[in-house]
Amino acid sequence: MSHYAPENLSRRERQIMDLLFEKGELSALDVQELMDDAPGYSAVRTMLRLLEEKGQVTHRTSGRKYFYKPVASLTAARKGAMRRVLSTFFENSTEKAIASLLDLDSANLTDEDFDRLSKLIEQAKRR
Amino acid sequence: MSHYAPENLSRRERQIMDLLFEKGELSALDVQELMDDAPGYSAVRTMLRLLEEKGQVTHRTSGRKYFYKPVASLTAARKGAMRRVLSTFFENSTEKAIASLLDLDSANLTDEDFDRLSKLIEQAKRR
DNA sequence: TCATTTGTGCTAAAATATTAGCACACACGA
DNA sequence: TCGTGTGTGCTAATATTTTAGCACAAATGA
Repeated sequence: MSHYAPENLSRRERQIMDLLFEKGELSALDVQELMDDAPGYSAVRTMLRLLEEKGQVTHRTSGRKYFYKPVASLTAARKGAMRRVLSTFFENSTEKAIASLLDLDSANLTDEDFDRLSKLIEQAKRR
Repeated sequence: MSHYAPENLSRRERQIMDLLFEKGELSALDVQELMDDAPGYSAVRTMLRLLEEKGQVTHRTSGRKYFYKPVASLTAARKGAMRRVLSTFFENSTEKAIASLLDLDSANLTDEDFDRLSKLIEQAKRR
């Protein structure tokens, strides 16, 4: 399972990969439109092509158009991202990470949300 | 509060910033030694200097030696990192993020750990 | 049919990032 | 004192990334 390794990507490449992970699948035009400081269309296309050469991305065609998506599965990418954040910023402490996560937007969570979270933890405990 | 914005950093710069966040404070030599695919000592120093110019990093001197650390506070960096991961990989769902986190290494968590996590959630709920 | 629009492929220019090297300063010990 | 080791400052070469531009192909519709 090829696992997404952002360390080895250039700035633009990461920007694009992140968009692809976030959105799932995009055309070159989509990518360009979604970028804050987008370069020209042609530049975007080139980078998608390069990413494909590097095996980070595949495309399917729909008509004459290309739609690109990451090769790594969402699940794998999620784990990888979490692992990275955990070790870089949280001394590998799951607890600290969850604390920060709750701190982030506990304002937006409903009581039901909290209950589901409690359940998640219960479930994990039973193993 | 200047908040760490990895999007605008180059590959090497990020590598270094991540190390600094992970370790807290490092000399140029430390950084070099900690990098997997380290460039020359001189290259590392230059990049630390550039990062300082960009305001990402400060140094203190101890004798003639420089020790560098991120300007952004750990707390701020943690929140930023989590926010980024949350939106890029988890559709801003705290629940999915926590699920992935538990999935990651629930194997390594003790019963007490789980209890503390439950408490965290309870606390967050009471607000 | 055939001009126009919309897509890709490829190449090379331009901009940035990365690296090494040399010069100088300070501290230390012989 | 003075030579050596260890640090930084700066500059310029090199490598990589980023970008735009042109050529060509397929679809579309007047």
